[in-house]
Amino acid sequence: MKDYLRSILKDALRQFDLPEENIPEIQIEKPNQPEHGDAATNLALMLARPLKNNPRNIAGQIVDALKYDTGRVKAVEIAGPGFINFRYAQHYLYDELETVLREGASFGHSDVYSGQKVLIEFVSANPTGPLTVGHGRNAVLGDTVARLLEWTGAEVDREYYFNNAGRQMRVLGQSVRARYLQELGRDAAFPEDGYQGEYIRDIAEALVAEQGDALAESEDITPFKEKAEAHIFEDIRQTLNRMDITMDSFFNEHDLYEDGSIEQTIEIFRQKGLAYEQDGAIWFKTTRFGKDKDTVLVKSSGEPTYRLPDIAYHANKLDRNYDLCIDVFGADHIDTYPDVLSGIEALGYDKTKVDVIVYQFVTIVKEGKPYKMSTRKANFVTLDELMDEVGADVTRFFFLMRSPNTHLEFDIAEARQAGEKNPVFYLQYAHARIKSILRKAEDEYTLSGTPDLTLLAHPSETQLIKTIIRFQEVIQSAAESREPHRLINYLNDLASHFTSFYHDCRILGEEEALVQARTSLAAATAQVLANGLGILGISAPDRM
RNA sequence: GCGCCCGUAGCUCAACUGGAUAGAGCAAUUGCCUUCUAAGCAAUAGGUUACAGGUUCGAGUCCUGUCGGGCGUACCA
Repeated sequence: MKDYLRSILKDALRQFDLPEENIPEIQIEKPNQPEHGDAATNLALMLARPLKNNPRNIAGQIVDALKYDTGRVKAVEIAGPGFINFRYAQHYLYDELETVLREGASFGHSDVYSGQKVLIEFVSANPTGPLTVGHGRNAVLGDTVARLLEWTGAEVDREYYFNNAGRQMRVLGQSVRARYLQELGRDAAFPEDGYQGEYIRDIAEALVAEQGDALAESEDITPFKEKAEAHIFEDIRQTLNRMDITMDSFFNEHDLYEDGSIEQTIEIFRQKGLAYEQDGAIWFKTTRFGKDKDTVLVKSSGEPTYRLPDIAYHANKLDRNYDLCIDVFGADHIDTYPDVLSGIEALGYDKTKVDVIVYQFVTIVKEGKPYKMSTRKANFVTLDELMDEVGADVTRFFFLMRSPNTHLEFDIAEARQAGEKNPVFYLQYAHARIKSILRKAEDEYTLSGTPDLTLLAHPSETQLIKTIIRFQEVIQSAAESREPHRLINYLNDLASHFTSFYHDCRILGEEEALVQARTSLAAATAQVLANGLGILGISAPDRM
């Protein structure tokens, strides 16, 4: 519909003989006030300046020249300072509703991203411990954006990037070794900054069970590291699985050293005069890209900092021919992002192909108090624990209900309550309720043939239809802005319009043609709820 | 100090990327179950959008400054 309005408006603009650069992008939006119609454009207001005319006059000229299909648009009005408001024809609503019923489970798909290959990298937690609540927000956001992009036509791959070398992993191996020796009843000093979590003991126990004391005499921590990594990755996979997240690939940072791309990156920087040596370290001239200070790429110890592999990794992604690479990371990593962009730009890649979703931190609120977390000290809340408490559906929902850009307060008490305070149940309940009605309708009626949708004329019915048919454009805007919470807001709106319809209009017990029309409307609502919840990765139960 | 994010109802957050009268949930008050699921509906109350300027037809949204909060600001990842 928006496209249609844009096209007829564009035709109406021809009369002004405007040079190309003065024609603004035509914005169509849904007015806040229902009495302002179903769609509106501020076109005349935007043209006031270039045309040096009063916006209301311009609006008048546009409307006079406007040729529209009365099957779709019932009325066009000028209002306020010069808005042009459109009202949809009832017939158009019925046509669209029919489309919903016809397309069913695939209703809402579009092709705005079709032909695009997208790589979304998320979670990317190093295998040093179980996933925490913070990783949870990352995981759910990444996966949901992936689903949104798939619904808008993109071909999406999900990738998990990790580093199993370096100090963190060394400490992990030492921690496991210490627990292993303790398990065997030997004296072993636990590393000062070691990982104290219970899971370390589990790994140690598993090693004792498999190997006995065969590893006790060796100083080599490699077997401990390897065992820990395998064990932890298995846990992570299972945790993700509980939330219905499956990765397409795991990318090991180490491969970038193996295939020489780390060396190659430095070499190119050197050739371009963007890297230099000082105090035994290699520096990247980030000052060239507007930073205050240059950045170290390789420490004097010979070990690269994480920025170098990050840059090489992004180059690697782009080499794999993705049209768009999205990274999901927490606010604490925000500083590396500009460096990575500068890096790949320096390597000659198109940096607009890299996009980032930054999310703010999660605070767990337990018994009205915020809960402080640290992985090292093991006083974190793991994602699994959280899901044990509130379930996977609620977990996903809470992570998605707010804009990534704001701090998220996850109130366990609130999330635990089934119903009342808990917003996810509102949506599931609406779905279950419709399914219940439809089951009853099946028992009591034998409905066949095509429903006469024109019987749906009650204001609540009209409102509900208008909401249903917005679904596709909501998905698009959520996908484009990478903001899943828009879809949640919409689904709340939808459920709320359904319940007012449910209270205003009886579905069963009316005459048969009306029953048929109303069950169709209810079925369409349930379908959109199910499709929407599916994108969010949340179940849509038939009964509650 | 510098960089990024944020400041909206008592609390947690929206506001379609600059549009018309700033909206939901929770908490508070009130009414609605012999009738399709009351995990619901209807209504009342709650606001100088932190503050001060600026940009323009129009600002919660953009710019400048001030105050307040979060995260960075290592040759840690």
